[in-house]
Amino acid sequence: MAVNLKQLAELLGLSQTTVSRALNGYPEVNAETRQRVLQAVRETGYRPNRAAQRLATGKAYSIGMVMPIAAGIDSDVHFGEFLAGLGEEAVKHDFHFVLNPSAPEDEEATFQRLAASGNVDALFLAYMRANDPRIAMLKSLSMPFVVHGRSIGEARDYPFLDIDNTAAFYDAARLLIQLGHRRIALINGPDYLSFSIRRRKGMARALAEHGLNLDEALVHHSLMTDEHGYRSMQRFLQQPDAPTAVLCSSTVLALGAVRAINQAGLAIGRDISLIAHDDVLPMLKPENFSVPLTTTRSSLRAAGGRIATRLIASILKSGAYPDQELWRAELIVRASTGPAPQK
Amino acid sequence: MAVNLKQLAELLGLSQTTVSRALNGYPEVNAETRQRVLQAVRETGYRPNRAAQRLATGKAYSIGMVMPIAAGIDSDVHFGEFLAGLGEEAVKHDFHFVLNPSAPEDEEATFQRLAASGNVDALFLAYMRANDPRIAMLKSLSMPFVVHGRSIGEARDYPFLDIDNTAAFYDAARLLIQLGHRRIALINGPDYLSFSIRRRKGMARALAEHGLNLDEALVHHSLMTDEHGYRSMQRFLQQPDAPTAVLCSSTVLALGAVRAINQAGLAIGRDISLIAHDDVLPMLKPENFSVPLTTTRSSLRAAGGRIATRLIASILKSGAYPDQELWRAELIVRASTGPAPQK
DNA sequence: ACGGATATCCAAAGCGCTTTGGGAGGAAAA
DNA sequence: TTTTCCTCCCAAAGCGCTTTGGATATCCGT
Repeated sequence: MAVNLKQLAELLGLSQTTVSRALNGYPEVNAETRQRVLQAVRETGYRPNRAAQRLATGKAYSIGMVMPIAAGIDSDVHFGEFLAGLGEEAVKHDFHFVLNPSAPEDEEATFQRLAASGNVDALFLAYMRANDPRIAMLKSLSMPFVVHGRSIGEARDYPFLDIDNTAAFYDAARLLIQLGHRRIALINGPDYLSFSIRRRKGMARALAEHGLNLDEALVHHSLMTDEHGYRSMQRFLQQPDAPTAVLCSSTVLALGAVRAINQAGLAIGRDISLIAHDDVLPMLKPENFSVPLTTTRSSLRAAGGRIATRLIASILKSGAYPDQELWRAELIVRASTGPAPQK
Repeated sequence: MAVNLKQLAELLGLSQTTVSRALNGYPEVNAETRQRVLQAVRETGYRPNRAAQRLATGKAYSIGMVMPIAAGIDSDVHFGEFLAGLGEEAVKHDFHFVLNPSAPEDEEATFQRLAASGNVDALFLAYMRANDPRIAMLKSLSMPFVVHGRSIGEARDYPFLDIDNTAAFYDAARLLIQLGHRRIALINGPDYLSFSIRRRKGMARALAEHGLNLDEALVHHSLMTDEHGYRSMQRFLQQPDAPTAVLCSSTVLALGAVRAINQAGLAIGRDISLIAHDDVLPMLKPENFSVPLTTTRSSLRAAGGRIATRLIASILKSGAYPDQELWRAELIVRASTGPAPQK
């Protein structure tokens, strides 16, 4: 059924060379001949065998990523959204992705296998941790890669795209302080991820500038699920000196937090203020919360698109992009933040 | 840096044939020789080039899927969860995935390209629609595939895994009817997807058995987001003869519905009953809703795992699995369902 | 001691493509 | 007319692996 180059060439009475050249846009082929070839391709439905193409050129037209997976590991909404961004860009250049599932402890080895397999010509890395060993590993692979996020405590001499998490949560905390809040809580992502660390740092800095301290009892780290948001908020509210404002690292966490607040009979924006980081997840819009949420916004999907663009450019060696990018999140004030309640 | 078979063979003073055979477990090689080869592999870090391997064997050890993507298309939580299930199973057999992004209108052509590319040796298809043309296309590709869901109005002569959506929503609706509800609404997924059609049918059947009709004004179809759930519920509640019970096709929709109900000052499980279909999304557990949700439950992740198992078995020709599977969703009663309020 | 298994190994072909290094033929230059 | 230079095309090598079809050596029974 499927024709290959050889058959196609025979059919046309041309050599494989000429057909190949015609298809790949080389100049040394007659315009008329090229048209004939193109026509034949349309008629036969010829598709080049990618494996062969790859073997010959070394290019795979694909971006590799490892997908940590285990019985206990939850799928992550944020990941899906990011992938959508990557995909949106990749489809424009006819690139695809190779997802290599891997046990978390095996991730580095999986990256090496992936790189050596010849299946991909660039790698993508995310969920950065402090002192992340994977960066050194990727550097040693001599294959283009881009990191989403940044490590902490390492030279920044690798290509990344990150948002300025420190600034985002600094801005958010400062707004709350200006509104008169003094006891501010933080419902953060996992404590080993660098974005969590930076957000916490940004918040602490804003507090410090106003002579305030970050109270350890008001900081929770957890996976960013509705459930954890709920539990954290509930625990905060049970404390003797409950916070009057909360920062959430995701709208998903905020979802649970809002629930806990409502259940406690408190009014958001009046009794307690809430700011969440908004990754612009389409299924969870801050403006649709019962009380619209004040957020620090930065589109995950856009980040995915940008990373795909850079990765593809580095493979095709087309166009130059900055190696390091730090995006600024936008602070958007809605109804969930109000002046601190008077005691 | 990276060694290939030839170099490895030279290093060992063996032929490529022997080394290849030693690695692939063929019998005609001395046990001692095999050990030497294995040792050398360990020392050199030799990894076979997959592209070459594939070219020679035709096997890619990978499962292909096309990922519909466009500016307007939202990422889907359900997809991520399903993928986790696929991955969990695939990692056990060292399989990977090829995700080919595609414009929605281009999906069929993308499948064909994917199949012809030699990049994958099985395909996976989901989000089935009624009279889905993709099934005939996949059949024509002479490559194993498994469908998640089923089409409607076509011979069922293709491999699929689906849940019995009709039965699930029949059960759910019947429970509500038994509780005395007469006006029951449905917040469903997109109307062109077959699971939506079947759920609606199941609900209609239960109503019909009790002499009731499905009121078109009480049926909404939409993407399964929080926002749509909210809007639908809001509109239902504004109607003169508002429903006393609602079926939701996803806990994500239920999330919005609950918000609308709360906002209207109604009590879930007393003023209005709610049943949602639960895909067992880790970020959204029905038992964590302010009023725990009665659900029809079936794990999407488990479905992903099973499909991966079947796909891999069909590639490796190891073990036989049923070609068609229909899973039964479990009806789990929690606090969100109660007797219909007396007028 | 000899024909025939049996156990190990190897050379070479082939998978489908790209690319190098020409070659034939016609047009332009001498 | 001969030489030079393009233009357009081709044969063949090579990418890294698997696999077919032997080759060689060892060992058996008779």
